[in-house]
Amino acid sequence: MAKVPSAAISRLVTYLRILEDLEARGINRTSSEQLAEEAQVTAFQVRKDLSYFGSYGTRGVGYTVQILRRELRQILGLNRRWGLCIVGMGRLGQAIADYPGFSEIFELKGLFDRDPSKITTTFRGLQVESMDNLPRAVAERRIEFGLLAVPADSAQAVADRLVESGIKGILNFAPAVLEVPKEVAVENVDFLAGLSRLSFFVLNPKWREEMIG
Amino acid sequence: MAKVPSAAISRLVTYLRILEDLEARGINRTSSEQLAEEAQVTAFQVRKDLSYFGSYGTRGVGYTVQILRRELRQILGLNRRWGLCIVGMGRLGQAIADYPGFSEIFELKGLFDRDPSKITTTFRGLQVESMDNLPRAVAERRIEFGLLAVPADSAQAVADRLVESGIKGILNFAPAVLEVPKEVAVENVDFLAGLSRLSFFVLNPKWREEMIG
DNA sequence: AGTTGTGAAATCTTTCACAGCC
DNA sequence: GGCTGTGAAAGATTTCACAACT
Repeated sequence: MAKVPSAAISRLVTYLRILEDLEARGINRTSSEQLAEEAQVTAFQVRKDLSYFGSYGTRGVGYTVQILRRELRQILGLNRRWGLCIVGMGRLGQAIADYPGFSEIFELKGLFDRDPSKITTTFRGLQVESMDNLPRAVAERRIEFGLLAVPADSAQAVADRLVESGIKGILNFAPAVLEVPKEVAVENVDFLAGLSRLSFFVLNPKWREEMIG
Repeated sequence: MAKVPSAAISRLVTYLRILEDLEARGINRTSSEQLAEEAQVTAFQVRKDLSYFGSYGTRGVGYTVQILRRELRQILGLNRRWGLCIVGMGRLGQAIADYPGFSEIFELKGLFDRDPSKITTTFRGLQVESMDNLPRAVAERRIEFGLLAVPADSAQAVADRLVESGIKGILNFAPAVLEVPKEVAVENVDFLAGLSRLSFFVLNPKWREEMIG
């Protein structure tokens, strides 16, 4: 399997969004040309990008929306929901938890805050917990990702606690540059910024290695 | 002037952040090697990236932090603050307005919300206004950018009103794909997501044309 | 007849070696 | 002597033409 340009992966996310839109509109057949138009790239590019991973269409016919969508979700690791906790339940943490599409990608399994007064409050059916519960929660509830929405001055300390707890990835929304082990830093967390392409993906392990672009 | 890879521009933003950090630490001389190490690229790359825009160092010596910083801010259009209004003052709008570093880039010149009950409230010294004031505010207060933090279902309508009002750019934080004239869509709005690299820039008009990468 | 999938060409980006300057 | 600035080489990505298949 050839090396995949990392730009190709980003475009896959765009194609997926388009396919989901087509499916919602009840359209079940498409072509590289149509995808290209919507994604503002060339049809050559669409076909090449897909070809890095396999062949999902039918010559002379095109692509079945549902099938291609399923394949892309599989490639991008979005065919399942990931367990997530949010640390820091200020306005930002709350806004993120409410973001549309959020629950399609993540299953919210814990809310944490340093402030004891917040601990009585409930959000999206979960009670905010003390930071002391964090290590146990990560271990026991299959929490794979931690989303940091704390002030800059505590971001590094909280990140360290997440790493100690054995978290798989950190989505950093705190206004700080973190020093964390490379495997744990999640790039491309774009829901919220710019745009609506749900730009979070966890590349399927099968393809992850080739993608150090 | 040669064509500039758009990836180079993104790296400029990184170099700028590093220079600001160096300056804060009282360091006033640096080298392509040091910048490269911090930015996790090669020294060749740093020098090449800078060379697209000019020569800002001294051979045999290196770069003066202050000078290079000023030049990069100039290139990236961050040597001035831009007038901005926020439309939608829910939790997201509020969290964004409070984001550290926000006021270094933007001068907040208007807060708008559809909800009449919000109109009595004050935020960062500005009273929230009715949407009816929008066109006049944009025209009279030199508001160059509009930041959209409204629900998905009203995002397009609000974007249209911003465009009609003669806004120069729209920073879209609403969970919707907008159809707006190309000149008005702002890419690379990254404060908030991922990183802490302040990833907003308005390329200096002198260089903007070459940079359709 | 029509559209995908892909090797090869063209283009773009990064790396490199060293000339140029302090 | 040392570090920048840059043309040219190497490498990566995108474009293209067309063979392959329905």
